[in-house]
Amino acid sequence: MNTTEQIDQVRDDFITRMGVIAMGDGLPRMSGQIFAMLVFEGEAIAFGALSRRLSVSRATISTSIRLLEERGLIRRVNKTGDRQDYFQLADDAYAAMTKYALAGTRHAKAEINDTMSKLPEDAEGVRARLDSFAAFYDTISEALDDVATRVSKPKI
Amino acid sequence: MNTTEQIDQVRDDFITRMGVIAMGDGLPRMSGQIFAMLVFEGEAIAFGALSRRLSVSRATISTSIRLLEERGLIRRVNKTGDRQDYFQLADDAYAAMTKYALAGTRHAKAEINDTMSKLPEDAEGVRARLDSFAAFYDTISEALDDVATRVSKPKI
DNA sequence: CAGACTGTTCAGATAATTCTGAATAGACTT
DNA sequence: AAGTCTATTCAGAATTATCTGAACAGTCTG
Repeated sequence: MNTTEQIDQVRDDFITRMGVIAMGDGLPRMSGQIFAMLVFEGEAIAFGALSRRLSVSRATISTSIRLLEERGLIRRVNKTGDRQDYFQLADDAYAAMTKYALAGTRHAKAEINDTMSKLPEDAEGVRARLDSFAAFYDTISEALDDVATRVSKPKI
Repeated sequence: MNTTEQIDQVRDDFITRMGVIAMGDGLPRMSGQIFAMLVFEGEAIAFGALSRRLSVSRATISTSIRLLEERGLIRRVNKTGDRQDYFQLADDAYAAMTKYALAGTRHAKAEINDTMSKLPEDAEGVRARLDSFAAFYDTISEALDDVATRVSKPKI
């Protein structure tokens, strides 16, 4: 087995695994696999190549790409002399990922706070418990905010 | 509208919202709703009451409960003179929640490291990119580890 | 012991997500 | 302009996740 074949195999395995990880993180498998492929390859990959290498229809690539773009994880680049769209990791992909998670925890906290604001004055027990719950999300939010500033840009 | 009715309405709304939040966190809606109900009520709630108040079959309660128990988020308590099982938040529910997330990020990092170990020596570019990816999960893991130690026990 | 009640399991039903193929519209080439 | 290649959208198919009802085993009560 030569080096190229070996790398191909490692890459396919990596893509498979990251698809599973992505599902755990609330991202569709295919988006995770595209992301993994972009991390692995480093350079921009063509729309058609994604469809071919991941054995999935162009329609699926289109919608998966859209999600990744909306979250700021990848960016679409033009290659002169080629009609196809190319994609590569966003410079701040990991920071963007962190910020998305942060938005989630902040939203959760907001929902709890909103619930608290509707409670009658005398519901002290409930209020205290919701307060603890909100404090938990707040602690996580702080931590993620810290991560977002610390995360260095991925070296492409 | 009296105070009890008002609280009932706020609670139902809270449960609905937390079901949605839970789905975003990779937890089934029903588990999230049970968790929310336990946070809101504070005291132990009977198996049958959960089924009734959440308008869901006993089978669903059973499997949802199992998941929450496995994650260490709730505990089953006995009430003398009542055959039913009762459930309440685990003392360290929020810490347990954090640790579960931590296990996820550590697993992701391990997968990346495992992939790297399979790379041929000369695949420097790929190695560097995977290293950045792993470093990202490592940063998050550190932050979550920190949160886990800081999270105070919920006041029940 | 018989009857009532409890929680669990599991096959099948239901609901939600994800993927595909076809239709469409835009852009480039000749 | 006609033909080719492109990405997007969307209705329906396929897959996956979730819920239910029935069967079961255990436990208590009278």
